[in-house]
Amino acid sequence: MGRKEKNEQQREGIRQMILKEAKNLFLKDGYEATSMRKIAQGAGISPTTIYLYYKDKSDMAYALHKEGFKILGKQFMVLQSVENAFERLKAMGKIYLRFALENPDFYEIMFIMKEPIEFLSKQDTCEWEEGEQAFNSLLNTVADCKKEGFFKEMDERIVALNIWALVHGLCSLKLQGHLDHVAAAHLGEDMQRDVLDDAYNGLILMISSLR
Amino acid sequence: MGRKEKNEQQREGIRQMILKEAKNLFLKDGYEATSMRKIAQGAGISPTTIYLYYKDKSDMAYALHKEGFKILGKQFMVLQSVENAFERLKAMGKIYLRFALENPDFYEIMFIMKEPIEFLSKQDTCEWEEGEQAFNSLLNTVADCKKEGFFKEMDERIVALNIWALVHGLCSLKLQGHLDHVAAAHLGEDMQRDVLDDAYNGLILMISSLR
DNA sequence: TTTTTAAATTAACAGTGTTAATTATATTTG
DNA sequence: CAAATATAATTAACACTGTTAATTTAAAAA
Repeated sequence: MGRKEKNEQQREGIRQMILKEAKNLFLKDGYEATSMRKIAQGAGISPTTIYLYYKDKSDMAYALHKEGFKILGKQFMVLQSVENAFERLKAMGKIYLRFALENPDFYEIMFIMKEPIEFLSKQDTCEWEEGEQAFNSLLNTVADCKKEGFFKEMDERIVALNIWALVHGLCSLKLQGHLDHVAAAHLGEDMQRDVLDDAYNGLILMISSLR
Repeated sequence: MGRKEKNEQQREGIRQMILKEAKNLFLKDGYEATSMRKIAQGAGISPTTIYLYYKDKSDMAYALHKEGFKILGKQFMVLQSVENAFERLKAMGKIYLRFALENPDFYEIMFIMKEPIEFLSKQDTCEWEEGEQAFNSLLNTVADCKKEGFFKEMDERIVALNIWALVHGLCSLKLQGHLDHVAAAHLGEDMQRDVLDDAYNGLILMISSLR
């Protein structure tokens, strides 16, 4: 009995080791450029051994996807200490934005890449738990803002969705390289540096007048 | 002399034929799933012949990227007949959204994929002409709205960027599959169908009160 | 008609994700 | 303890991928 438990732990240890190597490579070279063979070499095992621990490559992408949501969730923890709902909403967006800029590869796996979501669809559970939970945090905050007089006569779900879409839009345009090109053509050099912050502050300004 | 001109035309003809086949496959199976060999087979030529007409695979992605912007530009043409600036802005967003939903693969090549933008960066011209032009249309419309009393005391470039980010955010969340999961968890079945329209109408409602 | 030039092709390289068959390693049983 | 069994890991193999270099074919010029 004790034997088997130890075996389970050993298995988990190898699982973790593989994921650690996959993470290093994914975050360094990106998903497509990271091959199973490279991961295996880094982990000191045979390429096909990975398939004894993960179903396929997208399975590993999903594992990192989950890890990313854990990190983001931890960063959201500080929001609990923010009493004022609107301040909390503002801080939430800032954290989200900062997370995307500081962890672009995690962000890509979490919100841009199709693979992790497709992996979910291929599995029995067709629920995107991580995303739904994160969206719920936003939804609750928006609902709290409504109680304080914001977003009158608007569906809080629609408001939350729009805010998410806006911030995600900024992040993805930035990370995919589109934003820089447009910024270079339409904004002064001084403004280019902090386009994202400027845009976000503009958003806050707009929302602020929606009392 | 005449000979050479005819040759140039022949070359262009083959170029078009290759691109046509690439387009079919890209729009059917996606960029990654489309191989040079499949394109060549469809065009009835040898795989390596493609490299006599296009630098590499990302070059063809960029060619389709340009084609997509031509289509979108044509659909934007009707906006010229809309006198009222705010109505024009509303219509612009609707056209953009519809284009994304009706041409998801074009949209992906134009606004999500890194390859076309990266191809630009590798070339001498580091300008994203198509994107900048499209953004300019939006920028002018926002500026016109400002003259009519909207977006007071706000930088029109910031407003335009936020609107683009919001609509793009909705489109990309929808196309990558994230939106459907969240909608399934938080919205009733009746609302799921037209989440995008509902969200966009919500946006218009919010902006409308920004006079 | 021969020479030159350009276009298209085949062969080849160095990889990719993944499955099936095989070997090595523990674990359990006689 | 030795033999049989179960499991973990490996090698071999498949059917691909984008791309380059060398070679052949076709057309134009001399």
